[in-house]
Amino acid sequence: MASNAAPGLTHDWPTTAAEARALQDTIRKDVVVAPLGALPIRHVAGVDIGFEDQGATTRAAIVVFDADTHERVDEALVRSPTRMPYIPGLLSFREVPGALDALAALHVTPDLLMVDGHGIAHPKRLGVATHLGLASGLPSIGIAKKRLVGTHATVPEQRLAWTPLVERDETIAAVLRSRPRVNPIFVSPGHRTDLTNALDWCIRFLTRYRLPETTRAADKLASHNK
DNA sequence: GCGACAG
DNA sequence: ATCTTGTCGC
Repeated sequence: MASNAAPGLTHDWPTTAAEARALQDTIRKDVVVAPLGALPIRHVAGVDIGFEDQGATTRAAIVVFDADTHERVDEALVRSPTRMPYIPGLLSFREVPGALDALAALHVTPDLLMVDGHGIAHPKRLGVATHLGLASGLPSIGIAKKRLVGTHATVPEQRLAWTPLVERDETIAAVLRSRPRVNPIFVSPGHRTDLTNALDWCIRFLTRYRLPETTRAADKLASHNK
């Protein structure tokens, strides 16, 4: 098992791009893309990570919802020192440590994480949502606003229409029209979920906006506390 | 060699 | 991501 498998254990977190890339090749084998199955999902969390002080401080926001009633049951906003610069493909090493701190500050541990950013729709199938799932041990899905890798057909304008995002003959995400006439979002499995689960849970929390309520709530919690 | 490049 | 004002549109 990877040495960073438990929340908060980020003492040996990589600080350089070379270390991070080496670690990616080790932990990518531990990623599980499979249906949630019969696992009871009672609490779903929206996770959003941002930065302050020109990147020196990481700000992680998490809002936990009741999966059935969508009632807001818990939240956490935690600031911590940033360990890595932003490097395309290595975003998780910049964001996951802060997210783990916020996860540890919750009173209600969520059963599913909905993370801002890609899950397996990543060059090494290790986007921030996948990495956070792996590091926390929790099932996760990724919801991103922009493409990182892969190609896809034009998505029909009808709400909830979607086309597969493909790379190397592999479907890695669904490009979903969450709102008519608005740029689609990229929904991908993170860890311990599959594409169907990811689409399913994302759609359950969609209302009239481009992003699901989980993501919007975490986003607001963070920005309202600047 | 020339772009592209989550947050 | 973040730095930033007004502005077009439902």
